[in-house]
Amino acid sequence: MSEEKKLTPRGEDFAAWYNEVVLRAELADYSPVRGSMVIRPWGYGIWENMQRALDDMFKATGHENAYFPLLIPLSFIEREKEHVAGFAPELAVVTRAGGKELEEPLVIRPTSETIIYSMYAKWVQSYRDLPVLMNQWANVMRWEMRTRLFLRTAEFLWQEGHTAHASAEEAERETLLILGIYRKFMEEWMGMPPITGLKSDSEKFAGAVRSYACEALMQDNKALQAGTSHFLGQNFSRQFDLKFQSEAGQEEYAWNTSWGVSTRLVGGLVMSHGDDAGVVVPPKLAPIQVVIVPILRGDDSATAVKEKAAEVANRLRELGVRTRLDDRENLSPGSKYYEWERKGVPFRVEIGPKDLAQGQLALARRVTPEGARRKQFVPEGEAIAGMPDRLEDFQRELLESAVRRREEHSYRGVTSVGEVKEILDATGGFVFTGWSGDPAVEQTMKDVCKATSRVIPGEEFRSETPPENCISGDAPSRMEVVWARAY
RNA sequence: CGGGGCGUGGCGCAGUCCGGUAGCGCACCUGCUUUGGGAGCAGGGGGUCGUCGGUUCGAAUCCGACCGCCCCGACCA
Repeated sequence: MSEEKKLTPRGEDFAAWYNEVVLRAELADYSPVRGSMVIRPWGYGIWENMQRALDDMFKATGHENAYFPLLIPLSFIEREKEHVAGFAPELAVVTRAGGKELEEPLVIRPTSETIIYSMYAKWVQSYRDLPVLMNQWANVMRWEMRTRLFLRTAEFLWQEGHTAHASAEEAERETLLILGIYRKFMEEWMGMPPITGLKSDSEKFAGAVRSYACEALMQDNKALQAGTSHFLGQNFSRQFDLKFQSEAGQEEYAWNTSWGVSTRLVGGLVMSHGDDAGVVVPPKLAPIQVVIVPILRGDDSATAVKEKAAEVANRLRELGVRTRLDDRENLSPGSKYYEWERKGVPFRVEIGPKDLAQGQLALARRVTPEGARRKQFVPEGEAIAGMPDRLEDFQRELLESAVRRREEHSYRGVTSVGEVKEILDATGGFVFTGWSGDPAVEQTMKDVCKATSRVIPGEEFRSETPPENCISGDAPSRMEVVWARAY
């Protein structure tokens, strides 16, 4: 095999591996505009499956989709002080249209809080109009200095949920409900188990009172912020006059939440499960779950093989398995194997003359357990009928191994900055320590360890024994915090 | 914005030092033979060498300016 066709191994250069995998698995390609990308059908197919799963969960919890416009008056963005400060450097602004200068510049949305709450203000009169539970699937633009395919691009696709509530408690519950949905989605669909919890003040969303996040650990032991859910308090409702008359007849400002996940999740998926052969797509998200490769000899077996392959494809489809028959005749079977492995299709079925004679199918799973044979020969009926179970097993095992990997690279009970640095320099991972809550400590960690506080973990992620002292060593700990180098 | 590197068929590169009118691998097209881990042979198509200007009989190659991209750093709800 020529070296040219291989991917750079992950262990050699993870960043190079990531870029090659994304391009060569045809998930995406660079566009003519710096920092923006084209999402190709294989990558978009994965995103569509993510969308469908999330959308179902949003709908099941009472949310409705709507669509708000791409262009937002600059003055809207400027209204919330922290919000504009957070986004100002990365705004793309339209100043000319229709052949002349605009009276007021229009911002291409970096996020839609301002336009959405200004509209809610128009629609909400009474507590009876609350809660408002909306979501939109949209593109947004943030002019990043340095971009990476899927992980940070100038334009990206996401969903942003925006809700309005009559009480702070209810809004807070909504924020946590969504955080739970995100976590469930990442675990059950992506096999990417995040640590969830609260963001520190310096890491929270510009304009939020509190931000909650899902932080996932990639294979290079760097953290990826994979989803955020914000309790906005009344910050935006005050600026946009989103008021309602309460049951008691008082005029009050509504309480808001916003939450989002983006196409960045596709990058997270790649960095969670990919290997040196390419991407690995969990069955529940795979646009194609099983690819069938017929082995065509130059004798009279070819017709029978083709017929059998088509029959097997149909029977799998009847069982609800997304199946592709790869009947291209100009490629050798081996070349097809490499291609579909690179793209991460969970299972491959080979059908050749020998299998026909034996009434069997050759099955190859994209990732085989340690020590297992790559190919298994299984009686045809069993191979077909058992496929849904095999897909489920694979899905489960991907999550299990990701959880194992996360736990193996979670370091608890660390008490000194030097130790944190040592761990991060040696292997990377999530480092749990105590923290006083003083932002100066975060600055120190950044300077000394190149690490940021990723998340103040929720209860189920905290260490059994709470840390006594702040990592700085000069104050008692007020909370446990997770440090990591991050994307 | 600072430091480094690179622009040559679709992709990856050689050729640049030492000027003579462009080559290799992959991919692509046609035909035949093939197909159980990246097929073989034969034939074929495709590049004003990033742009503009200069030097020269002659520039991918030398000189100047500009443009673009990548990497490291700064920056990054």
